[in-house]
Amino acid sequence: MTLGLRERKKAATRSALSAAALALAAERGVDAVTVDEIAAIAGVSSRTFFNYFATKEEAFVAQDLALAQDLLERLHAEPAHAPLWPTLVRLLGDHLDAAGTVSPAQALAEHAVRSHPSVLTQQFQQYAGMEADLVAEIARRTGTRATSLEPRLLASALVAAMRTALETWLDAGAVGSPRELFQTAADRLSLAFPPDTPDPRT
Amino acid sequence: MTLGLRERKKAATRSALSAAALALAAERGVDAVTVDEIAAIAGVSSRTFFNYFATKEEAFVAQDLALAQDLLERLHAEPAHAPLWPTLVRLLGDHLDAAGTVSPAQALAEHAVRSHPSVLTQQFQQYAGMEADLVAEIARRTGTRATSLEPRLLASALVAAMRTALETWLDAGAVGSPRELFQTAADRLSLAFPPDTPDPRT
DNA sequence: CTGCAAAGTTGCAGTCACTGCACTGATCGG
DNA sequence: CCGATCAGTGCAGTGACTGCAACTTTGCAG
Repeated sequence: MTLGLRERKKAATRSALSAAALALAAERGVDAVTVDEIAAIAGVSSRTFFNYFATKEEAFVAQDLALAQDLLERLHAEPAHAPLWPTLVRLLGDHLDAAGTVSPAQALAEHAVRSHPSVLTQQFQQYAGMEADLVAEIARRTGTRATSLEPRLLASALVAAMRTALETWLDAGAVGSPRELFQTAADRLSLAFPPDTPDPRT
Repeated sequence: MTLGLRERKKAATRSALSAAALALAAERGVDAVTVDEIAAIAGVSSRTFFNYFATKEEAFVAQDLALAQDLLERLHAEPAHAPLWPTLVRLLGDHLDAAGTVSPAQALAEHAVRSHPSVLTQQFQQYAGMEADLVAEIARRTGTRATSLEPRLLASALVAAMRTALETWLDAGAVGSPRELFQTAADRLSLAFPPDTPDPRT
């Protein structure tokens, strides 16, 4: 469980960099922030910054990436024959709950950062990666091909629902829980993806 | 109908730039292409390139943007009380047909360019813009708010279906028509968005 | 046709993101 | 405690992108 000093230092540096990036951007706007400044606050050289992140934008969304990876891991840990749709809805709901735990003010500030075009594209790339992993996992569980329409449609519709719920929640001022909105959206989509889809033998 | 010389020249330059960008990228890969080269082929200075496109990537997807805007215009031109779901499915299907008219080889080459991370993000940004416009139009037609869940879910699900159909088609070698795949996906989603949703009085 | 205003093009200088390389110093395993 | 490994860094270089100040072309009267 306890990692070596090296690993812990790396994790700390990475965290310091992304935290500094997010704080600076929330304070004075995304494009008024240079890599040099971020690195200076985190106490490393700007060259080191690029040992951790391929682009400046990556640092802004690093935390979300960690959350998404966590989500995928939890899906992977679910029993192999768990009913697919309810399981996915539950896990994505948990994922949104995590987003809803920060204060509304902070959520909105971070959302402002993420609304910036250059960061937005990074965000979308992340959603795309998450969706690809989802597709692979869904295909594995349903015994379909990852290149076929079925698992892809399911994954993209679910991710779309989650993204929509999150945005709607943020636009409404980040009050209450985004999970309710997602639940509503998921219920609607469940008409197209009945719960018994994955395992029809009853 | 006939624009002035100035406008025509601008359109020609823009078209030449995006064509040169796409050709170069398809030939030797995205990041082996510099703005200087693109501009040189199009016969303008590199400074001029940035008078037309904000980023290098924008030039790669300029044509798709034009197609998307065309789509939105056609939606806007539809009768105000046309049944929403079938209309949207038809228009998006037409949109995909346009993508399917080029040769498979060219479609795949262009897809390779668009699969590149930096271009991909640009692509996603475009989908996002298209989705936002879709939401506005759907909200207008259904009398709902653009910030509410309903029109957003509908739009994001539809765009997801289109994107999924396009990707599945490309992965399968760009044979046949992407429209069929989209039709299948749309039929599935129609279970969640019944045709009478927008205009229930029958 | 001519001259003037508007708009498009360009070179230049400068900033900043990002990369490969060579080197230093800290951590790790034995 | 020693040698192998690996993170951190400075440096030099490329290329994207911008503001500015000419300069050229087009549009439009007069």
